[in-house]
Amino acid sequence: MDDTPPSLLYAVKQVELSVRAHLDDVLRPAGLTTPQYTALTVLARRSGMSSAELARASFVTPQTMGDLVTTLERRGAVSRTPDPNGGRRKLIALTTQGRRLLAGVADDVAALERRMVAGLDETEQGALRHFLNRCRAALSEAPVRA
Amino acid sequence: MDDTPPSLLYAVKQVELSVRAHLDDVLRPAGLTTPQYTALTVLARRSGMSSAELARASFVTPQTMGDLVTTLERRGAVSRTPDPNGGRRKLIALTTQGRRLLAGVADDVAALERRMVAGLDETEQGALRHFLNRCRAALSEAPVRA
DNA sequence: CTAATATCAGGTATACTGACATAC
DNA sequence: CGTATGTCAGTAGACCTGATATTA
Repeated sequence: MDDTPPSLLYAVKQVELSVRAHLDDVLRPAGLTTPQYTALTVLARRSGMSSAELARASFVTPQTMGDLVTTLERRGAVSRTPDPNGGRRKLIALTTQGRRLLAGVADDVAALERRMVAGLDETEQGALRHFLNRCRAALSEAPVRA
Repeated sequence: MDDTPPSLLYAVKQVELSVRAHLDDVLRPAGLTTPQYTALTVLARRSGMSSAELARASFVTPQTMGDLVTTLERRGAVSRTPDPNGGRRKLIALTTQGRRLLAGVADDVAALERRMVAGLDETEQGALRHFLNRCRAALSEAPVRA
């Protein structure tokens, strides 16, 4: 009944679906969606990215990211300032309010991660992280999106 | 530059974002979205599920799944038939056309998976699958979505 | 009455294509 | 000129809450 080849793609997708649902629940009270949260965490690491860079990092079109950033800007979580080096680029940065938003959900997100890996010891967690990083690298190498 | 605690949640999300983008590219020419494809693969394993069951398996509301099934039905990929045991349930099944759709993308999806795990040997692939399954199980156990 | 299911109405955020202006 | 960026317009699909009907 279940002799379908147990696809790794499917396993990743199932974990992701579950993570996504839980993350949505954690983020909703804070008024954040998962893509918005993702963009904020990326900005927390590297402030001053352009919308186009952010779009490439998130595998979406510049238009989609533009809309998302506009939403976050209206909410006061990020600011857009013209690139001091000139050009059309606008550099996006977390505001104090944005940092507060991230801090407000940090505990719940950490708890979610702890629950996800509850069944794995430290060595296994390290291995999982390693495997996932290699998968991500492999997918970046030979782009389908030619 | 990158001293943020390397979150496993983040690692899963990054792989998923990349998988999703590649999968969208593979599926788009066939006129399928990723959620639609997922539903079809679930039905390929277990035909005759109700929309509500499908929704639970995919972590979405019955309404959302209902819309998705309606779209697939209009496209001729699935059929809805009243439960022969009576009741309001409608059993959803893949049609020949639906099976053809799945078969049409199977090669490309398999190629995508091969590329994703290209950097892992068989033992590592097995471990990754094992870890992912345990993560999924752990997330199902203690529902946030009380 | 209750619980599960299906469905209608509506709303928002995601994401796309296409087009266009701006700046190097 | 050509390329990257930002943005406007329109569309489709994914997702939600709330309300309603049906049926065991």
